[in-house]
Amino acid sequence: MGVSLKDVAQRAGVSIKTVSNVVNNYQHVTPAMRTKVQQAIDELGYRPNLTARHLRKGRTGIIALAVPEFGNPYFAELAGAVVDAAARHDYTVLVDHTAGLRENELLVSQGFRSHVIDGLILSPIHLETEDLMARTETAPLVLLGEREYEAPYDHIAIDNVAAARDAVRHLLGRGHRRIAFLGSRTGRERQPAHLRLRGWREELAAAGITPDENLVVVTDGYGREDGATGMAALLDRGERPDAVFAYNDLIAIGAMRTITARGLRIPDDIAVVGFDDIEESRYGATTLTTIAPDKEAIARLAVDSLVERLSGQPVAEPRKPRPGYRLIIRESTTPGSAHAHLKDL
Amino acid sequence: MGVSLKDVAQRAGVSIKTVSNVVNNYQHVTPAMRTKVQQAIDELGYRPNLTARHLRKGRTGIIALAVPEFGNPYFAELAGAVVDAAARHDYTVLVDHTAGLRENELLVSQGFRSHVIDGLILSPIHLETEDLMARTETAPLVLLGEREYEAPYDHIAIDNVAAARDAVRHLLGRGHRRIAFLGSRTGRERQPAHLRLRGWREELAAAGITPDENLVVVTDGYGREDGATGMAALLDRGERPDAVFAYNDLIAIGAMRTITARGLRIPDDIAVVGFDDIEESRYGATTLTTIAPDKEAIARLAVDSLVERLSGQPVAEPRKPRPGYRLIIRESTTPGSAHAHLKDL
DNA sequence: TTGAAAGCGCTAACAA
DNA sequence: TTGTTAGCGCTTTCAA
Repeated sequence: MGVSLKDVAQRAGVSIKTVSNVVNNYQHVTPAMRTKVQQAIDELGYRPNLTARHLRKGRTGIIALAVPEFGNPYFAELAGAVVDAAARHDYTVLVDHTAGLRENELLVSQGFRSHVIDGLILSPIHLETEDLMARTETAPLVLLGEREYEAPYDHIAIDNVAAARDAVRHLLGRGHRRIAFLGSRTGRERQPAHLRLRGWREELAAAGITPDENLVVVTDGYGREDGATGMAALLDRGERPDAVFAYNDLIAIGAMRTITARGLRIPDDIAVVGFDDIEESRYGATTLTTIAPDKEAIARLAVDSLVERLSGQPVAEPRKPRPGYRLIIRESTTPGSAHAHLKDL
Repeated sequence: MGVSLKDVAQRAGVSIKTVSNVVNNYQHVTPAMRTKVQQAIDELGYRPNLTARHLRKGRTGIIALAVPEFGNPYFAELAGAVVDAAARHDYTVLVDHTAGLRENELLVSQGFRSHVIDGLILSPIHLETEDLMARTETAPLVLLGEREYEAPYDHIAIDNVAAARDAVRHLLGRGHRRIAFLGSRTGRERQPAHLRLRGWREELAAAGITPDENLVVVTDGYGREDGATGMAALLDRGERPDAVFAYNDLIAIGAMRTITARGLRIPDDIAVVGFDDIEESRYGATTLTTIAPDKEAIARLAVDSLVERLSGQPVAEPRKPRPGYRLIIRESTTPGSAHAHLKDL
């Protein structure tokens, strides 16, 4: 094995404690002693064994982040933000993906590598409130995302209903009336899209339009392929919408592909709005209007929540902060604007 | 703190060793004893403390993966593959990003959270051979990516020169002659694109074309924005290529945006080939012809290399396996094909 | 087949 | 200011 405190102590001719003091930057160490010890450390190439420190302290300084999949840029970008936010608190992040499987979500929430994780940030898709209530693992858990839970955990999510209403209102303001919702699910899996769908319904109703359930498209998943297939299905069954509000950007991007492939124009024939503001949505042939959740805020709030509970604060009530979001208007809902903002390229 | 082996032993009225035996599925334990102990474990909700186990065993079962950034889908997709490959060996992956900064790459290579990482997979951009030679950290390191190193470490990378030549040959075969290279760098930073640029030069030369250095475009980075700006700069200085070979897909996507914005058609006016085969390249208005490295193979080879060295095998020679790749031909180099394969949508 | 005891490297209480 | 020592929870000889 490597060099231990004992080796350094021997080399420097002092006690272990003194070396430990130096390593941990303790106050009361004479400069002379400090340099002497430091020299021994350098000569031996000593590196503290964090595992031992963890065992001793009962904490590891590692938090886990579990998202459905990295393949979705939204989660990739979010993961980057979480890593940065955690680094500011001297925490390291262990990232895992659940592949959107309930089984994996359960596994992770029940204790990911027991005792090596101080806390967990989880973005669930299929996990249910009862799963959460049955949780025995004691490490703090912070939830992310658009599912609703009646469980005593911190939960960070933008106001999905309000954001969806903003998106739909934007389309209504552009004169669209037959607005489809793309990316719903059925049965147990309908939860994730639930709030956005509610926003769609509410805003339509508020505008005096009866939501047409024929315009709600169920997809198999949340990727580009699902968007393309879903859009094709919608058009094939003769329901020609004049606008589409997609559950997320990937679905919107897939839908745009189908719309264009069918010889229809965006936004003239069909306008499209997405959700997430992944970087990709700014670079298609037609840039995508979308809801942009404040990812940095989400990451920061999640990490701060966790760190606070980790620091042994008196157990506060579960908090549900609402990070901000913005509606970003781009070409997919702006007739005649195609490439306009790129004129100077 | 939690429940320890001792607590379980006490409860079951046996020794610590016996409980340990049960927990670790040792051979020689009487069924009766096993059930008795198991019951105590269940009653107490015992979970082994992995930190303690790690300290004792000197290994943690955690490997680190450091990539430039998750924002690039190539690395996000690769990270997913690495996590899966590692899971098959019962390793957990700690993911970090270096933001493409040499400083961070150095930090990471020198020992990421000393002793909590059994090994490291690093995809460097700016790290130099001498940095690697100066490395003191003893945890095994496996390198990823298109930089070349004269250092005794395993290095997993596809044959970048051959792949680049395939890409350029494809363009030549389509009749293109003025083929630009987009995404070069200058000075210390020119290494990453080096091999692909060499492939570009070699293949042109082999076709009897003198590589025109005016068609080599330097970019500030490797993102979509850089591709868009670089392409604009190329067109602005009056160099109108009939094809572009981009360092990666993101640059290619940015370039396509600029080409279209300038009113030029892809591939009729300018054909485009990328590198990486990120999923996004299959969904633009014009799908992107690209080199598709076998990400699963890369991830598997990297993890296998690491695991082998971790298992204390006699120290083999540094290995440089060559995972496979494929040239995937899509619309951006196929005149008249736009949306062809989506007809049935 | 099971038990007793040492020790992985570190921190923290207590002593000097 | 520095040294001594116990012990975090586990695995692992060595005995029984």
